[in-house]
Amino acid sequence: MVSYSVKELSEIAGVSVRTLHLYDEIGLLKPSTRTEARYRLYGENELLRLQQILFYKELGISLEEIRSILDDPEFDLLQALESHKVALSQRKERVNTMLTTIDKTISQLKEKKMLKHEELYEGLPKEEAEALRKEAIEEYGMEQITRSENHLRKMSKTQLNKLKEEQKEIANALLSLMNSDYTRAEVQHQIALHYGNIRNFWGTAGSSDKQANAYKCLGELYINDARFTTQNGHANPAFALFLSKAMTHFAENNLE
Amino acid sequence: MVSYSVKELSEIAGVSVRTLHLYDEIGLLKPSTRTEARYRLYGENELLRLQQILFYKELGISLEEIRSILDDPEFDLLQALESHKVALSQRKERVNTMLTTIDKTISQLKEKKMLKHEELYEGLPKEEAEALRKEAIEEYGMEQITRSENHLRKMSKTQLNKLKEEQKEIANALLSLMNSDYTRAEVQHQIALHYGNIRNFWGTAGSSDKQANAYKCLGELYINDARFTTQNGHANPAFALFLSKAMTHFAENNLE
DNA sequence: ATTAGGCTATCACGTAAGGGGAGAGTCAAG
DNA sequence: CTTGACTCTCCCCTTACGTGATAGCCTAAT
Repeated sequence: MVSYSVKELSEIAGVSVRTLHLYDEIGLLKPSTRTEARYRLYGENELLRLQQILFYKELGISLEEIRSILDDPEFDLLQALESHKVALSQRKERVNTMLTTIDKTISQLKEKKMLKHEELYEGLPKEEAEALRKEAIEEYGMEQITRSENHLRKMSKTQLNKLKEEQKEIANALLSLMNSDYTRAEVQHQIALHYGNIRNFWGTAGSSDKQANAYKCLGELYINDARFTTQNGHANPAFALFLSKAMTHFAENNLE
Repeated sequence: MVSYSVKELSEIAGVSVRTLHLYDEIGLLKPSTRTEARYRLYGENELLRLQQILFYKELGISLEEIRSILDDPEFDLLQALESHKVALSQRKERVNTMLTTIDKTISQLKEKKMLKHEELYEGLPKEEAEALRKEAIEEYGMEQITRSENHLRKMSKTQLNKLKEEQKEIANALLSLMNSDYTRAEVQHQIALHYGNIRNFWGTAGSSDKQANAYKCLGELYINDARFTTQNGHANPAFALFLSKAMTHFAENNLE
């Protein structure tokens, strides 16, 4: 009769000794015998059972459930696997939405940084502007830069300034409405103007569905962006929150 | 100045009171003031900060890291998000392999059960066989049944019996080799015969790559299947383990 | 016989993000 | 003045182990 000590078994199966101790403790894998000094001894059966345990663990099944699978003869393995599969699918969905959200956040962040670079270009001597541009290209990749630059180039300077002015006016109007309900018609009217402005800047690409979503994202972004959480130099997070809510409401009721 | 109690804030943000207690305790979100009786009071700033916390938590970022993001002005948000994205991609991979493994396991299980149904058909009066067949179709879906049935039909009864006989002989040969190294030429020769037999049963569909993989899976399956862990009525898990190892070794060295 | 080194045993604390509950204090309404 | 809702601080529980601490066991070399 061959038998393995804890260390031997742990090395064969590629798990830690602590793991075997734990499995013994919770009754998932008990040694076949103990020596006089209470040393654990495992036989072939235990090695095989451990293989099974590790197989189910690979599937992300909890130790508790593995024990049911292995010990309860009434246990419906097929159904357990099916329901575990459902749980896994949900986890997959979770991870996927997390990934798309993080992607959106990253590209928004990059665009913000790019806009700062763009602003730096203005009024600089040509060589310096070129140097900055190269730096930006290294950081974000070529396509993003050219896409954004083309867009900005299409707008004349005066157009751009007019846009900025309008944004400021809208922001002031909204600021004075800040303590009212964000679903109020006047608030939503200003938001509509704001949205129109943004669209002028974004261009008209993308389905209305995508635009609505982008606008909501922008609202969330405002919460995270210090430029919108301060007003006239002092912090005003409530305004950013108000703005974000109003924008989301607008997008959900007028754009989808 | 508006202010919220723990309960109010928890209901607005959709988190538990305990969560707010925890965030206070770890310094992630502290109340702006306390009443004389040490009741927590939160202001607009704290509400906004909570929104931010929940946003990052949605991305699966740890509370510790969120605190760095929000409090450390030196923190490189963009880089943190990028590296978190890498971690998320790995998790996605993990979940995906888990899903494919569980799918394979489920279909193997179904096939095993189907084979039992097939065996039940033999020698039964026609009506009963039909009833069982209907039951099986409900359980596994139409395509699987017909695919398997067509396959079985292609083989004559005598062919099938010959196959079974051969399998038994091979198993006996392997049983006597069980205490030698599973990489030994004689063992691997028997395994090659076994594989040939299996292929006769499976048909020749699928790339060699896929077949190699399927064969390895079958080896793993042997570990989990009581029919292979018993020999002549008494348990023999060591044989299943030996067989599985030998099959994997064969697949890896001769089929890939 | 002793001792050094390696193996083992049990106990117990720590992890992440809270859940749940105990016991005690606080507040507004009837 | 009491009731009920709310709040406070402790404290233990969860998963699947990692990481010690302390003590006992076993064997080969001195």
